[in-house]
Amino acid sequence: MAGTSANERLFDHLVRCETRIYNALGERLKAEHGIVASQFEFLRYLGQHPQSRVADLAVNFAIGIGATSKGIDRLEARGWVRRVPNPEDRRSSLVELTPSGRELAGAAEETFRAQLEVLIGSAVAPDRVEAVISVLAELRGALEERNVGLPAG
Amino acid sequence: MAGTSANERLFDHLVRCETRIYNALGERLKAEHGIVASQFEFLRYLGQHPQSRVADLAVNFAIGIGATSKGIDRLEARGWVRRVPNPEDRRSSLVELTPSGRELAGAAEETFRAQLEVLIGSAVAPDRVEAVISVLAELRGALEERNVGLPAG
DNA sequence: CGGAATTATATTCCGAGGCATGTAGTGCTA
DNA sequence: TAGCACTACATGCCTCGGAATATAATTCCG
Repeated sequence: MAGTSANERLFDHLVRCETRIYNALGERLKAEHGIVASQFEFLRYLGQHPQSRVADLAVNFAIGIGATSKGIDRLEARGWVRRVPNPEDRRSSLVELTPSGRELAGAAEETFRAQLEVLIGSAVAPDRVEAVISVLAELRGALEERNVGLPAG
Repeated sequence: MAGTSANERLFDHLVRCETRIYNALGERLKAEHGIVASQFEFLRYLGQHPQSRVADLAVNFAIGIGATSKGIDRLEARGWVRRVPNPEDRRSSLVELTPSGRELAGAAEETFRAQLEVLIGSAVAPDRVEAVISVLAELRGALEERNVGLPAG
């Protein structure tokens, strides 16, 4: 397109790459572990950040509190996470992986890495991957610092 | 994280940047034009690609045919697009902007550009934006060429 | 200490997309 | 050219996330 600015082209590529990668990842995770991509992301986050509150997950993923609460409900119903009372604030719970949740998270992580290698590693040279990481990390930091794009509820 | 590979870090930043930017853009478009981000994307695509079929939109956005069809229904109900019979294949229609759709697309495009400038332009230097565009364009090309991440329906 | 304001989360209702299915139109082939 | 496989799209049902609301707990002030 003639009048297409750099920002616009970045946006297009960003959204289209994200969509296709997220879809492809979801396919695999669904087929091999029976979970969707967003569930894997929850499990992975909880593996890396034990004792998170619902609000912590919501901010990290930039989704609403309600959606987060329901997402945890679904994982809890399947026995992969559990809410333990937060001793410091009885309004909230701390969410943690159960043993079976931890096991699932580990197995899914392998699928995740392998699939990413196929999707990204086989298409883009390592130094170019690093270049993108550097810029997107900067962009992400700016967005997070300014609380950009956090849903209302 | 210790064992976090480059691909994983790229994935994280990619998804988080996309989510927040898409959310923030949607807020603005909703407030100023009464449309959600995905509707803007449809309108914009149709402005740039007149006479598209439903399937063309579906592939471009990597969403299902059904979702695309329903999305066009909604735009058509609001009078912004119309389906015209495809003379070359009576199973399909060609979707095009109406005059009011074209007007809306233009106005929303301005909001879009201004918001992107705030979100991206004010946070990342132009040469770094270009660097990301270059790599993501390559990645996107590889994904599209291999038909990665296209939903079933 | 007793309420008002605030916070953290759960719940409800609605819009949007995925998948499965239905249907009309095409095209290949015997 | 009849028939069958295939394609493009529309539609129905289900799940998921957003926004608004409800509820319980905490904090702030007087």
